[in-house]
Amino acid sequence: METIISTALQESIKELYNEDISIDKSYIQRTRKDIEGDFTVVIFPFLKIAKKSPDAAATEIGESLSSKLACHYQVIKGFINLSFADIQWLQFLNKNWKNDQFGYWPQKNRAPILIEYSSPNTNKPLHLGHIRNNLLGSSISRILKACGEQTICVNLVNDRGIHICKSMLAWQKFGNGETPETSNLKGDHLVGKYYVIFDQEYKKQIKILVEQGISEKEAGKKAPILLEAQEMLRRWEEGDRDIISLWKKMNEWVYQGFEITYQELGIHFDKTYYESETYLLGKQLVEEGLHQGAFYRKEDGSVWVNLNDEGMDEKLLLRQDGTSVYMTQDLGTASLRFDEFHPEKMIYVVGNEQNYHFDVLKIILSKKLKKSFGNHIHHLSYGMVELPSGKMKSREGTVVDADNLMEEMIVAARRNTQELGKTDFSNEEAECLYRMIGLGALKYFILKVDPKKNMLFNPEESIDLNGNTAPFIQYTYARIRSLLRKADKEGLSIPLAAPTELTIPKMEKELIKLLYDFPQIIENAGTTYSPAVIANYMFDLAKAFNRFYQETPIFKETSLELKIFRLQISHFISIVLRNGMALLGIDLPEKM
RNA sequence: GGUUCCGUAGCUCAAUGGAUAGAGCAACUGCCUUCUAAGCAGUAGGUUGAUGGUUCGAUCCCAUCCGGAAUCACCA
Repeated sequence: METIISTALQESIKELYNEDISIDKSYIQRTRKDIEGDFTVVIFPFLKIAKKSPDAAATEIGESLSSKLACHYQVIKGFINLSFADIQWLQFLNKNWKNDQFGYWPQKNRAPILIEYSSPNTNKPLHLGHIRNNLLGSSISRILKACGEQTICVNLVNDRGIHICKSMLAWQKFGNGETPETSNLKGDHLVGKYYVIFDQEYKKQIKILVEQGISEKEAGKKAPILLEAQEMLRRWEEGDRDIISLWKKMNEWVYQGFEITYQELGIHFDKTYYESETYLLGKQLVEEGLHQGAFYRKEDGSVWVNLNDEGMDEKLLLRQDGTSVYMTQDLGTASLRFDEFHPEKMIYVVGNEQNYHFDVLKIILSKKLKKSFGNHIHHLSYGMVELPSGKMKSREGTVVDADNLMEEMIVAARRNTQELGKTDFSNEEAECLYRMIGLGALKYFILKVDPKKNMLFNPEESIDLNGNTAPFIQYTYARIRSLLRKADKEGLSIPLAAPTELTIPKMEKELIKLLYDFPQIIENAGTTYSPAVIANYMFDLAKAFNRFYQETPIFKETSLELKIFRLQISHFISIVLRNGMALLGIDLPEKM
């Protein structure tokens, strides 16, 4: 409809003022809900052309538009509010109310969009920060699919390096052969436990050294256990068989643990890269850059790029011993992926602490190496998750563990449901419901915040299940499903004959208009990479339905036509709630 | 110190440069002889960090200042 209005507006301006203008999207918007009308045209931008007072111009344009579009208009303070006939809204309803795919756009014929997220280290379990990353990544990939894009989800597991060696060493020294089975710990938690033990031992040794009169900085470098870990890394790189096999064993434990967490969160990947397989990549690109003169070698043999002309510093690309750094690897993996998939875009879901890194990465690829795919990289930078107590610090034990958190949410859901006296479920149904509610609440709590922004995670609030939460929306859905079951019993099941002529009551009109927005909302969420757009819309829709539900008893309605009409809308809303929540990875219950 | 991001109700968050800045939580007042009260209706709560500028119009764009965060490693 917006496009129709837009075209009409363009014609009107041409006829009235003989000017060709391009219609900016912002000139046409939905009418505020406290004002009569469906769409609003802002006329201020045309005043210069019209050379008239706002009201005079608005009336003139409104008159012209209403005759073109067969709609009513009303001018208030320089805004033209257009109202379309009920029949047009009924047509929209009748065309779409049974469409299970409503809101999802048809498949575009384009190169895929590659999206990397999660990217964990293998020395400790996932925490709250990873949860935000994973939820954002998976949700955005679903949103892009709903926008008609083809997506490829990839994970880049950081399975090598000094951190995993620390866990390995501590396990060797203090583990007594402990395994996930013997300790009854999830593999990632077990490995994480030894990472902590390493750190404790390391600190102990530093303290001793300091007591012997060595400076703290020096002690930090010379603690024997650290030297041992470094030695272990060296041996890993040489391919030492014992080290490699220990490394494989412990990583395997971690993967089994991650798998459980991913499954619980509803995360999956089309492809997983391991850093142990990619960390040597990129050197070739650096050589290439050296040849082109884009990079330079210092006397000690290390390779650098000078980004002064971009307002940045010099950046190291190869160490003096010729080994690669993070940037080298990222240059390599970007190149690898581009060759592999020729994607339209490569999206990296990575925290905003790495903004600088990605700026540099893009500049090196596009400006220095003249690789076109440098411009295809998009760093989807999200804000940190903070706790009421401040920042999460793994060494201080203030991290919120992902597995524990999910479990607590489910427990809270159980407690809440039972307190409300909702016990009309089989055990199996009940457990399934608690999971749905607990995990839904968690996902929604995190996804409803604009990704760019830092967010505060208050455990008590996140467990709250009232107000702007997933359970509120789930509850709304369950209410509708209950309505529809009742309709079924009364012989009013789905292939209803839909009314084609009807005066639409105010509240129903509002609902239809909200439903009408859904495809645009998805598109908007896709272009801004923001699940929060979907979440906020879901809440608005659920709230509007609940108001309607509370004030409008459907089955007491004597007019069969109206009754059916309201059931249609309810059914339609249930579809939109389901399709929208699916994009957030949240399931909805039939009963709750 | 350089660069970047962020400051909106007591708290958590909304608001493609548009009309009277909105929700939820917390507080207070009502509504279950019931299509599910995890709900609905209402009250109260704001100099959108500050000051200038651009504009018909600024929470949004620009400048300066104040406050907070991130980053500036031969870490990842």
